[in-house]
Amino acid sequence: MSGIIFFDTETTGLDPFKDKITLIQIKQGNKIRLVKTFTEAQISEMRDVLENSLIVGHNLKFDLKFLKQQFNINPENLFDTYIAEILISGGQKARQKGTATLEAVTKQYTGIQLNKSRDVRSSFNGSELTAEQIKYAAMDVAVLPEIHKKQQEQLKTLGLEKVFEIEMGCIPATVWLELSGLPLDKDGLNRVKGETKKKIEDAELKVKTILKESGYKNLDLFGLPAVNLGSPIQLLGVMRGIGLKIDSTGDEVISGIDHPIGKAIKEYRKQQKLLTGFILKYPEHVHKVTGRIQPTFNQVGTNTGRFTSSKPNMQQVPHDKSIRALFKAGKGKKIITADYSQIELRIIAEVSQEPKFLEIYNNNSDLHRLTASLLLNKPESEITKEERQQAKAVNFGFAYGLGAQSFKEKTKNDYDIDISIEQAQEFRNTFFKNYPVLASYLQTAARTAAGQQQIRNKSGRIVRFEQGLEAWQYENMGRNTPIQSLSADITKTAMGRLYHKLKPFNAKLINAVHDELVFEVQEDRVTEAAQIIKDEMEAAGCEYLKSIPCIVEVVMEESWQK
DNA sequence: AGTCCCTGCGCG
DNA sequence: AAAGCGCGCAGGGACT
Repeated sequence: MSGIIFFDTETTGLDPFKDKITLIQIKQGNKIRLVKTFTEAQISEMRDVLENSLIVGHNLKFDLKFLKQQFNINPENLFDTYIAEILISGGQKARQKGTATLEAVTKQYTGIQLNKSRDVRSSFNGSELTAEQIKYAAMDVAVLPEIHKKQQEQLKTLGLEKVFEIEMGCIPATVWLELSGLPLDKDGLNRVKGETKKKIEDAELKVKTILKESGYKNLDLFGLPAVNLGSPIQLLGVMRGIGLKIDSTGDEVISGIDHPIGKAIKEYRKQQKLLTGFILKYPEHVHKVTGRIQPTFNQVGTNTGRFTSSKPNMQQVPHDKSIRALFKAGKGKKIITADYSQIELRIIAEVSQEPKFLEIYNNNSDLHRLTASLLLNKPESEITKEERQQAKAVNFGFAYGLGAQSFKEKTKNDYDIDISIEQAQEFRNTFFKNYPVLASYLQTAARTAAGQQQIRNKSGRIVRFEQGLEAWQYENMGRNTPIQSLSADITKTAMGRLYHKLKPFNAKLINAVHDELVFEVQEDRVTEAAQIIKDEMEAAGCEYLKSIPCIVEVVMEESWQK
């Protein structure tokens, strides 16, 4: 049996661990069923129906989380009208709030205005439903067939079937990801908190001491300069007060000044960021029911197709060893960190067919080292670690449109290396002279994208650019977007495959960071799981990287690694 | 107190 | 004349 079901739920709230489904709306053929009591027999019947039909619904991640948590029902054949709408819009509606809601989509495709006002919807709380509530609950599924039909046509017309399939396959994995959550080592966190607070105090004292020794006069009760270092305006004031000719406290400026206060300010900012941005945030996000961090992952959060993560954002966790170690496996478990090796540069190689890039990856050698050797005109064997690091920034930066002036600043900022603007220009010229096929690919990609104000990547995804930007901005998006978006599609493909393959392992998918997936797995089966993860991720990459290998690096440890 | 914008910075 | 791309979040500051 494989019918089609138009589907929605009403719940007592947004939290699948705390709140409950109170009503399930199912439209099958001409009939709409509203289910509000859940006996064993009803659950079993619903499982049979929902797991063996095409489920059409709006933002199914939400409903599927509740279905899994409350009834262990796991539909897998899906048509999500929310994600469909984002794809049809070329990713535009991903970042325009309110444009892809059920209300907006219904209005757009059927002309019907749904009543989403609070008084009607506030209390689907298990008590007797009013006639009005029944009407609106039924309306939410009644509008779906028309939306579904029209979106299906749109997806076909626009050639989005393949990427839509990737997205639908990824939904169960996103549900898995959000329900999994991450373990947090509380003791470790308290230790790091203390250490970081000490470092902030030290850095603050150092900055203020330097200010005082440089003759700053406005002192507080403790005889130290009265200034909030976190305030750019105040900091600018005191720095000018000791004779520094600056007009901003931005990072480039701070890096550029020849004065000991620069380093101290940077250290202060770094530690302050660690404390307030991360260390103090994580305990606030530990869920009362699960005892784990339960972030939100938005599968279509960016216009390029990448995920976004929030509350907290688990895609911006510092590399700092002391922080990553806080995400530590429970007893008897291990963390598997799996990431694509240089996936974006491999995609650049694939789409540009630059012979030197292809050769490097087919011989399993080192592109950053090659670039360093070409730019510095010396053998690869003589390239130092620092030179290789610098070349890494070169490969990414120049491919995506980085200019000489910015390259100079970036080099100073990231690696503390001073080069002249002429030298920067020379590097840029040498780079493109050595990779001529890449250069011409990039030029075409940039021009075409700027002309069309959008790109289509190798999996068929359309990324439309926002209006009103300068030509050079569209050109740079044209260089970057085909690469970034295909990388996202590869990771999503892998997630969909792994959702199925890891079912027997009772594993948790605990994080997804663009080109990296993190799992928590029973210790006794970790090696076996790691092999499957590597194989499936690489297989997903191979669907698009036809000319070169796709490599995934897998690490098994006590905590999240990178 | 809430909203908005800006700078600044963490990640890919 | 020159300009890498994509995010979320904290804190300051201006405004209502």
